[in-house]
Amino acid sequence: MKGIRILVAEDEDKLREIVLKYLYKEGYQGFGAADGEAALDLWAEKKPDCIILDVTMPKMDGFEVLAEIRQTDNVPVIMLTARREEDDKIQGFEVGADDYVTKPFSPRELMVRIKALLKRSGVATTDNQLDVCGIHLNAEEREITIDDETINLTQKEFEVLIYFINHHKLVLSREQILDRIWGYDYEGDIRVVDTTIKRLRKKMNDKGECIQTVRGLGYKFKE
Amino acid sequence: MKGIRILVAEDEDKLREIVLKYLYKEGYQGFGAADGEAALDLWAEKKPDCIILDVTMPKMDGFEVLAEIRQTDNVPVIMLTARREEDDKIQGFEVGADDYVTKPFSPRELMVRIKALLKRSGVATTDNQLDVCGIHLNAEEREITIDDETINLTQKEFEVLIYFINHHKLVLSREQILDRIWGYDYEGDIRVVDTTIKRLRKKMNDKGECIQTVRGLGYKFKE
DNA sequence: TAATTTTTGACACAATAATGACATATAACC
DNA sequence: GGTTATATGTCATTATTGTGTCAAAAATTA
Repeated sequence: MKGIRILVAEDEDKLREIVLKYLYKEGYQGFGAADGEAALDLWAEKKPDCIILDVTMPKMDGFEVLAEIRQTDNVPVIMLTARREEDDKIQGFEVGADDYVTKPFSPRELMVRIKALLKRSGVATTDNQLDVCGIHLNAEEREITIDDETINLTQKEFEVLIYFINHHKLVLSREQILDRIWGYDYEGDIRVVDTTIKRLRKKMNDKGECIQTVRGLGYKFKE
Repeated sequence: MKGIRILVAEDEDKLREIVLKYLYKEGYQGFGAADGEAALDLWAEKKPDCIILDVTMPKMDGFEVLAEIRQTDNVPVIMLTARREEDDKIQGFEVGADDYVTKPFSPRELMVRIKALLKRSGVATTDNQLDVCGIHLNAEEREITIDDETINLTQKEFEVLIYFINHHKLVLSREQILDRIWGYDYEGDIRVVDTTIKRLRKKMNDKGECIQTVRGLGYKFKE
C-alpha cells in the first residue's frame, strides 16, 4: 500500500496543506501544486498514481490541466468543485475526470473517495479489511468478528456499523445516518436509527459501548 | 450556535448596503458601519465572527481600526482596497488582515472570500482543531481534551467554551454570552450563564481557572 | 461593616434517548 | 402456495440527562 503518489493541485494554501497532511496520515506520498502550471510540471516529473485537481486555479484552470494530462495519461483524477460550479461537474466528466468532490468537503470524505478510486483503478491492492478496537471487519465476506467471535448482523445493522467505522470519531447525526443508509427519500420515522443502534449495541456486547451517544447531536463511534 | 455575524465597515452607503444585502441572502447576520469609529464601537458591541474593512474611511482609516482590534481580537478580517492602493495590501497583511479584496469587486467574489476565510479560521469549518493552553478542541469530533484527558461537555457548555476560546483574552459580558449562545430572544434569567460557567469550570478541573471572573463586567478566557 | 456581586448546591422540570412490545414486510423453506 | 422464520419499522413507556431557577453562602469592594 505504501509508495502511492498523489498530486494535489489546489491554490488555497490552507486547504492544500490540510489535504496533504491527511494524505500523509493515510500513508500516501503527497505533492502540492499551487497553480495549474505547477501541477503539470509536477505531474510530468513525478508521474503520480492519482491527482486531486481544483477547478479554479491561477495560470491554468483544472480543466485545461486535465485535458493536457489526458492526452498521454489515464491516471485517475478527482476534481474539486465549488458548489456553484455544478455545471462544471459534467464538463469535468466529459473531459475525463474519474470523480469529483464538491467543496466544502471533509478531508475524511476525500480520503474515502481517493481510496475508492485507487481501488477501482487497480492501483491499490484490495485491502478490504479493517480493524478498529478489536472489531475486525471483512467487507468482502460481509463478516464481523469481535475478539475472534463472529457476530451475525442484519443488512441494516451491517451498513450502519460500516458507516460508523468509516467515520469513526466523528459525530453523525440521525439525519446523516438515515440519509446515508436508508436514502434521502426515506419517509419513515427517524427513530429507526435509534432502534437499529440499540440492536447493534446488543449484538456487539461490550464493544457496543464504542457507539456513543452524543446528546442532542447523534452518535459517535470511538474506542 | 446562532448565526454567524459579520461587520461591514465601508463609508460608501450604496456599496455597504449591497454587501449587507448579499450577506443576508447567504444567511449571515450583517452589521454596517459608515466610519472607523463606528466600526470599532460595533466590533466591541457585537463581537463579530468576521470583519470586512474598507481601507479609506472617515474618522479612522481601516489600518487604524485593524490595529486597534488586533490588540485583543483575532477575528478574521478582509480588507477592501482600491486598485491604486496596492501598497496598502502589504501593509494590511503586516498589520494582520487575513485577506484583501480589490475594488471594484463583485459581491459574489466577496462572498466566496468570506466563506473561504471563515472556513480557514475555523468559524465554519472543514478542518476544525484548536489548541489553547493545553486545551485541545476538535469541533468536528466534538471533543475536548485537557492534558490528553477527554472531558464530556453538554451542548451549552461546549458552545460557551468555544465562544470563549474564539475570543480569548477578551472580556465577555453575560449579555454577550447570552445573546450569542442562547439567542437574542431568550427570555429567561441571565444567571444561566453563571451556572453554565460553574459547570464548565468544574469539568475543566485546574484549567477551569482559565475562565476568569471580571467583576462587574463578565468573564474572560485566558491562561 | 454594609452593599454588591458571584459562586454554589439543590431542586424541578424539560428534552432527549433507550427500551420493549408489537406490527408489518421480506425471505426461506417445505 | 402456504408456513415459518427473520428482519425491519412503529410506537408508547420508561429512564436518563441537560438545563434553568432560586436562594443561601461566599467573596469582593467601598
